[in-house]
Amino acid sequence: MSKATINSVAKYAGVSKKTVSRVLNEEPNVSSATREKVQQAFKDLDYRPNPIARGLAHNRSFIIGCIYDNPSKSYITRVQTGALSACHEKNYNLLIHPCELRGQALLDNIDALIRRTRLDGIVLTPPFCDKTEVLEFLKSKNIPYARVAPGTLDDDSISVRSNDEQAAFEITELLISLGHKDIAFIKGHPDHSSTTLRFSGYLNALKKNNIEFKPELVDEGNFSYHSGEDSARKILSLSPRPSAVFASNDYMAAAVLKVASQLSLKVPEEMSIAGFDNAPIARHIWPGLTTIAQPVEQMTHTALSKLIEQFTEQNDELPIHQETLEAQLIIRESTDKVKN
Amino acid sequence: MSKATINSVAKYAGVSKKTVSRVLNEEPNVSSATREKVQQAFKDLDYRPNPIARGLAHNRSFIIGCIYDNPSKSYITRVQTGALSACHEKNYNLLIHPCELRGQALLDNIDALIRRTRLDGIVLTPPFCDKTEVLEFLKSKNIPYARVAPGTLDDDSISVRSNDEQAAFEITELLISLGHKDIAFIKGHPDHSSTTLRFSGYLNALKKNNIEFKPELVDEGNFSYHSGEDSARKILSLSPRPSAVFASNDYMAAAVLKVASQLSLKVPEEMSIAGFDNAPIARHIWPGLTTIAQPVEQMTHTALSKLIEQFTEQNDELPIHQETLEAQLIIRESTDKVKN
DNA sequence: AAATGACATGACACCGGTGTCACAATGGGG
DNA sequence: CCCCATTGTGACACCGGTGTCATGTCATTT
Repeated sequence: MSKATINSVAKYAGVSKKTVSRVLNEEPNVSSATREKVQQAFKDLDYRPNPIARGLAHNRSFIIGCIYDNPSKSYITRVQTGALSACHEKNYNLLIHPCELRGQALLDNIDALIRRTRLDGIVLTPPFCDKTEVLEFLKSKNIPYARVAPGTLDDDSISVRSNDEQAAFEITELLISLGHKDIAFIKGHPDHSSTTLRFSGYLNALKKNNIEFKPELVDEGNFSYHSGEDSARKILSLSPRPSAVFASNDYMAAAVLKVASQLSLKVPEEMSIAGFDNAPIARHIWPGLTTIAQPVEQMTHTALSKLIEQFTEQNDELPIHQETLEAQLIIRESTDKVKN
Repeated sequence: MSKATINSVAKYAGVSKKTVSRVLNEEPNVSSATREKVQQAFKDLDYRPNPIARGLAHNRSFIIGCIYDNPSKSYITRVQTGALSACHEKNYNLLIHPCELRGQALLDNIDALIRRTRLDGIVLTPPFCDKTEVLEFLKSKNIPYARVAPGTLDDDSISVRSNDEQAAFEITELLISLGHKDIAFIKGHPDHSSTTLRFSGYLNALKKNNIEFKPELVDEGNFSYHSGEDSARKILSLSPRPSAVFASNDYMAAAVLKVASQLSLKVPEEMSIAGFDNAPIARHIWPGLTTIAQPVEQMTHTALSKLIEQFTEQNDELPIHQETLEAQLIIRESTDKVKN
């Protein structure tokens, strides 16, 4: 058992607690002889400082909370991976907080979280990073936060995103370049800012290529596989049937593929399908989905690193808090030239 | 800002710190008049005790660690969900710790985790819950732990599992009852105890039904989609081709389905496929996979609740620490009667 | 030689709770 | 009416660190 405390180390090294503390924190004004004596004591006694005591003295918990409500397990896992790596670099710990609430109940829930754990900071992912009431609540509570993948960079908070609108534009142009003119679109959950952005990327691509926008080709989903099925059934039974479907995420795109299979429509020969997110399912189904890969881990890592730096270093100059990372178009088998 | 401390509450209520502490912890020997006065002060000052200070006094962190290394995001998410719900009930927090290490590096990593966070306890999921070196290490460090889905109930630790062997037996018997005789089997990762258990359930079902076991129908995977693809290619090119494939998890089963599609083999008409775990992908592909649903959330919840109870209440009597929950056979479209 | 300042160190209070113990007030039994 | 047990309460030390400040020891300046 590691029972060593700062007191036992001090006694062992023949110095005071405070001097041990100085060595621990690499403070100046310790003679090298003393420093070595203490460091030897650290080794001999296998000492590690108690983070809880440290936290009490500093009124800090060394804990970052990560709040999310996202139907995609793979997205969440990627967020967690990025967040954990940033936390470990800075000797912080991560507390995950999935949360399905909205409105006042959401604020109460976050309040309870803050008070229960005394978080030092919070990472917000979609859709919470776009809820002004949440941002304002955190400001009022004086809790620093960082936003991952927000829809807009409208405040001065730490925000890291990738360009959903541009990516949706590119994937739509890909379909257009393959000869598709009737391209259906399935929207995501209205709560998420990416829903609007991806739709607007789709619209921009149509406009730029002088393709008429047909409202009947657009259906509203909510990012879930199930909603994708419903939308797919409507869209694939249209007459004339569109030659391509661009779904706002891969789950819904996978659902389109399923419905197409059930209707004995061959993909990509008779129907091209594109998704978004590069979720595992995009390559776990056949044919694999053409989609957009976002650097989710990196976005989260960057956001969190900046957040922790913000309250660790007492930087006076304001660094740039906003960053946009590149998304990448991934072409698989689900898209092909339109058949004449 | 909530600045209220126990001192400010004490002053406000006109009592000592200690009395406030008594009310907080619902200790006896406080007059009801005093109790009400203090409780009013709680409300008026919007006071919440500081868990860090509490932790220091008790030498507790109120944090549970959850260690896992599992390729399945959905499994992890389910474990997290179950763990979080148990933690919240008991006013604990959950720290997640994905970890891909093995051997000494694994132990060092866990050691670092323990010292960095002063965890009160640990939940171990496969494959770590079956590594004796991990269990012994935790015992030597005096860290209480609970095991979720261990292969064997061989020690007196808190363990909650479901019966993999029985479930694999049942799903194999289902295939047999559909007329299949040549049933291929894809094993999981050798590190995981479920790999052995599921295989042995398969063998038992063959034996009980007097079906000859053919080693060439068995291939070794590692639970990943990719390994499933490799195994599927081997198995589906056998001659004669088996009429059914039972893969040790749904990702590998999905890969079998993909390879079958590529070979233009119709599922389930020409080939039945069964999986295990009821991962989301099992119903996100077409045809949906016949599989086994385990109560992962409930298993984790139960294990964690017991763990926290163990060091919260000073129970003298030893409760039963081992529990086996029911798994459930889910029949979807990927299995059907064998064609003659 | 005395004054000055840089450096090294420790005593002590403090962070916000909890445990131990002393002590006063109350009440019931002899 | 006294004794003693029970109940209610607070003073104080403690958990394991950190911040503040005083002090001691030199070498350097005047």
